[in-house]
Amino acid sequence: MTRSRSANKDAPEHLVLETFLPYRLSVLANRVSNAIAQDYEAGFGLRVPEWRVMAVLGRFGANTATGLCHQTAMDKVTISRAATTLLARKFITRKTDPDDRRRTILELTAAGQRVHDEIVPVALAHEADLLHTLSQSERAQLDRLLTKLQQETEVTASRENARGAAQTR
Amino acid sequence: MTRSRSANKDAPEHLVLETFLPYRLSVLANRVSNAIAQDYEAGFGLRVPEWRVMAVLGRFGANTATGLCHQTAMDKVTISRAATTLLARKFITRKTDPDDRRRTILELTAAGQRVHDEIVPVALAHEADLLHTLSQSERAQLDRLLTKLQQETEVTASRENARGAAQTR
DNA sequence: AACTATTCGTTGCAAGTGAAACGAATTTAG
DNA sequence: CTAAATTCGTTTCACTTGCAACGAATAGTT
Repeated sequence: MTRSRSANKDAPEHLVLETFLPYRLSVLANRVSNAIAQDYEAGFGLRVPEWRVMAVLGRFGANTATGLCHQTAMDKVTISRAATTLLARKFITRKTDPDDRRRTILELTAAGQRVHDEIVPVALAHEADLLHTLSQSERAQLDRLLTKLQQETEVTASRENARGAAQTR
Repeated sequence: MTRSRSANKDAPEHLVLETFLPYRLSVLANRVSNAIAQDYEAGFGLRVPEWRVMAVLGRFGANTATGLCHQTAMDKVTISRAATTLLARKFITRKTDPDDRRRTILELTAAGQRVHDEIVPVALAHEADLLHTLSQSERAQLDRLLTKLQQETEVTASRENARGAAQTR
């Protein structure tokens, strides 16, 4: 299984796609995301960005668009559009911050809160379903490993931001 | 940490986004994918779908578009476009299968093979970099856990296909 | 106080993605 | 042997996504 190839550096080695981590993560995350998106869409007419906004508002209360950017790891454009949709459906309110009138403060309405409280169990059930074959210690292990991988990508992400923010690309 | 909430089913529990598996997978996979896509793009002018096609052709030799669909987990439209691009850059050839003239057989050219052999180490280095904080046993564990999760999504995926193929949706 | 730089959120625009429709080729049924 | 059904790959179209540009508001500088 652990093919040691390092000896011969001119070997035209090929890459086994289905064991290649970036590929595996991409396929897995896509499948999970599509499956759960279907839950949100079918049950509540919400898409993932909209749901993420509601999840954060439901957890922390009122927040600005920029605050939601950081909490949800989504682009501010995506937040803006999600907020517009949620506003039209009266799941949130959007009012200008009197202290800084560039900011808009988003907050769940009572109806939005009710929907939020309905979705949470659905989302958690979906997650539980995904994890149901894993033992408690395996889940803890998964958590640890994902955290490590996340940290690894954060390092490079911050490097990129340092350059990316300054230059055009 | 493991807050037991199951007792009170009316509690308006909120969902902690950063520990929610679908969210974590999505963010992580996105970051990894973007980072490695930059490698391919910057170094070789290739995008992920194009690279995946080359990886499979480099490993198994000539293949049809449909075959590549299954091997790469990408849509046939994506394969078709990737193939067009690779053809224009003369990294692959595309000829009609004489045995079944609906099929087109794709194959790496000598130039394509050379590029392939150049990219593989870059890709593997990127993966190694991502994994460098993980011990050998942690990598094995990660492999096991991802496999389990993949299997879980395959079950639901096949259910969907069973319905999806028969009906309009 | 006036002028520049920065931040906030929205809008416009270009690129990627997948579903559906399509023509061509093959297989299956009658 | 003809006609319907299926398969293969491409094209078209609708939708999502993120970058860049923008106006409005605030902060910083001289």
